[in-house]
Amino acid sequence: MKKIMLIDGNSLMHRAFYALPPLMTSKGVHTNAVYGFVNMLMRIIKEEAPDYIAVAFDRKAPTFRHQEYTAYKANRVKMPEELAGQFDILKQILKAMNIRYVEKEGYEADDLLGSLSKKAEEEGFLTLIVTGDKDTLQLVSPKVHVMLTRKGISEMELYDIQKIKKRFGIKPEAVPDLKGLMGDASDNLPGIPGVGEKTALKLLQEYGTLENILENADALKGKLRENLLLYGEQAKSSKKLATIVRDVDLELDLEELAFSEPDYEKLARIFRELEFYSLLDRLPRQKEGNQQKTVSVCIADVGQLDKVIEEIKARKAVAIEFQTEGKSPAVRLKGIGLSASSDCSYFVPEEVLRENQNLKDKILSLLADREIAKVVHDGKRARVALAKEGIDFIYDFDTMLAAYLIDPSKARYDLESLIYENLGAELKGFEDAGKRASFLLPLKEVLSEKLKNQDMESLFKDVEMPLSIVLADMEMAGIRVDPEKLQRLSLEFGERLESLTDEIYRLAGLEFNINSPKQLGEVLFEKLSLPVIKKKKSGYSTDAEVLEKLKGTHPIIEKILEYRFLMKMKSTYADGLLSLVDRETFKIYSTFNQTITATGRISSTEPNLQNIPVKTEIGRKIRGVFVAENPDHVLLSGDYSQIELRVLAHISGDEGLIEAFVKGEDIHARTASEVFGIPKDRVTSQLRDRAKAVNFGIIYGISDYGLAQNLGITTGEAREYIESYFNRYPKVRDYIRETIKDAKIKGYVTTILNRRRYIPDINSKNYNLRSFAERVAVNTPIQGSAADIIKVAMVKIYNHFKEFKLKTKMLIQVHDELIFDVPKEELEVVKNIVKSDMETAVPLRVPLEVDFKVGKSWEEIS
DNA sequence: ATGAATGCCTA
DNA sequence: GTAGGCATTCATT
Repeated sequence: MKKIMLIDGNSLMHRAFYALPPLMTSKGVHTNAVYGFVNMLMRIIKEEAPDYIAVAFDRKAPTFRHQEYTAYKANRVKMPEELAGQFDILKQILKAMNIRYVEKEGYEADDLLGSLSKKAEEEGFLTLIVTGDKDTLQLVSPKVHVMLTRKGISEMELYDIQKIKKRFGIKPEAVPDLKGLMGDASDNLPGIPGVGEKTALKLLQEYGTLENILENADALKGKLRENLLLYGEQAKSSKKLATIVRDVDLELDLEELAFSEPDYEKLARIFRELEFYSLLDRLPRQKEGNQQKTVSVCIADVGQLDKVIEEIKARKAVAIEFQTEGKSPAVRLKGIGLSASSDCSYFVPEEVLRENQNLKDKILSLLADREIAKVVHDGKRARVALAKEGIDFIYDFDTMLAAYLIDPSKARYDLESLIYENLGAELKGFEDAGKRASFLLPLKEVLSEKLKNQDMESLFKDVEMPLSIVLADMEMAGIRVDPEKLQRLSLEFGERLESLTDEIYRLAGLEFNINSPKQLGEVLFEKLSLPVIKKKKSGYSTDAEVLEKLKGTHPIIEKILEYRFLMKMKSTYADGLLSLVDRETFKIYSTFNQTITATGRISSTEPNLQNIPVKTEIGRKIRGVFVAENPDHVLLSGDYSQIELRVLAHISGDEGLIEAFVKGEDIHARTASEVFGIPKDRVTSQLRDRAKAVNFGIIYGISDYGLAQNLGITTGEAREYIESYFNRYPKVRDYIRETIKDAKIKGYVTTILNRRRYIPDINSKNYNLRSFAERVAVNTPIQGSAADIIKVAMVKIYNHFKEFKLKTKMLIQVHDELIFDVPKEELEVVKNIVKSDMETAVPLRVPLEVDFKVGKSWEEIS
């Protein structure tokens, strides 16, 4: 017998939505209901193996029921946005699964199910209706069964006539009568007052139908009889509304509902987009797109390699995957994978590379051939590894960088993840480099299409790709340090720490671990009974802010602050850096990460050269250990003055802000004068500092709470400052409003060079999450555009150095400044290049100013 | 060994 | 109020 499965789309989507925890893609699309629905659908298709399937949806009111009864579902709250948006996604999936969905103006899903099941019954089908709505039980017959969801949507219960009889003691046809008697709060249907499920069922078991009960009402007694007589008509009306219509003409032949194979490729694409990785896993593998049947050929002799190189040269393109080990820049090349087309790839293992010098040379010259376009994953790392082989490795498409631009908020950009997310193929860790290389070309196609669609081709090709070369060379250059100086600092800090430790123990009256916030908290707030200022999740807060407030209450406080500071200097900086000095070159080599930050900045690790102390005199001594390469060289620093505020002036177009920069004014002093309404020559340094805090606050996506916190004023006062600021710089307020609005609509924000960041929480109902997202939306275009600008400058400068064959090396980038090692004789020309490239990197409506300093150590130029 | 919590350094 | 990296302690594996 033919089996047809009819599904109540609305009912199940609602169930899934409320039963499942919120689920969102990394880009902020809500997906929990779709996920639950599809999960259930796939399971039930597998279990029931229907020959025909249809999903029914409600079609926008008013339905005939509203015409009949104006209060129908009147107290039903509007469907939440987060759910409403999921229906279109589901419909796309149904299409990909080749499952028909039906809807008809003025009818609800269950009417369509009723009509289809009637038709199916007439044609001799066995029908299975899947829903979460108990009313649907009225459709049950010998050939129509209903599966009701239980506990959200995780379980199903099958109802046939016997089951209904057993459970309720009535026939399926009496279900509307039951509802007529009981009423239904959710549909706003009135029943008979005082009649609940128990009474209604008892009456129906005895009399069969609502009408029959009413006719025999006289036989009953008391309040029940009275209410039946009084409200009988109302109950009949509710029964009518609860009766599912079974003669809707859907103008379709049941044959059209025949269930064929899903389009697995399309389905996989949608699942990947929705980040439904567990569902993706359940799709049949061989049906999935881009599944590679690549044979990875191990190349062992030069003869084989020659043929491969011939093929690569003919195609003028190759994907290369490098097996490497070690932390950059100490990267060592192991195996190499090559792929010129997606159906075949080659693998050159480590041993062959090591033992067959002739073969290795051929490969290296292939890698050095600029006529061949190269697709790689993490080209910077490859460049560093190949530099040790004497190759100046240049590449044309880095899938890691492309994926980062497409979504810079992801946690990982490793090849396995990208292949899985974009191609749906699983790459086990043990796959050889040839196999991995074979996925690179198809991956590049998918990613470059996305870059093109998001208008980020230029940012990719002209900024990030060339920048990765620059960063590779910076990593390899390293920076010279004076290890003895570093050692002396460590000892100096250590000695002072020892005496501080003694004093702290003495003042506390006991010895304890000062480094443990837990133990310190106990000493301060229990032993010494100092006032508790702030609490943390697990106990007292002892951070610097708290300790500052406790100054004066006990002499131990200042000692602890100094201890903390020196401990930081010694462990993180003096000792930390010392352990990273290369014994051969006396240099420190950092890694500059290009795919870490969500805003587009680069980051630095092992060591982080972007947070070397500068604010205090003692801290600056750490900078003193970073020196020029040799006595004939100097360090040069060029740093942008107020780049983020200039970016703000540019993108907001605020006249006041622009004028300030065009006239070269002191921006914080001007803001003080504007915000506090005093002449510029009357601005005190204290007022200037407050204005500076307001300026920073604007960049960080200001909140009255945050500004108040920072300045130690009330939120009311902070609000006044902000209001006053906006009155003076009105287009800044407009910019903030527009940016947030834009983010709420589009789900992302962009920078000057069209870098993009998704802001998933921007429409969250959680105030804290939403507020944070709004600040991120405001800050990211500013911080990210500043990052764009300095990146462009770095590329320009690098190219000019190459062009003029200069020996000067770019060493460090600290977000708004660049540090170079310069042979003295190149100083003037380098200064000119750096100045002009930094100032003209990206033209803005305000000038970009760069300050320069020259010295023997980093301390001197800070 | 790993990870959360706490704290602090930078732009 | 934005963006990072890293050291230390302490509980869990």
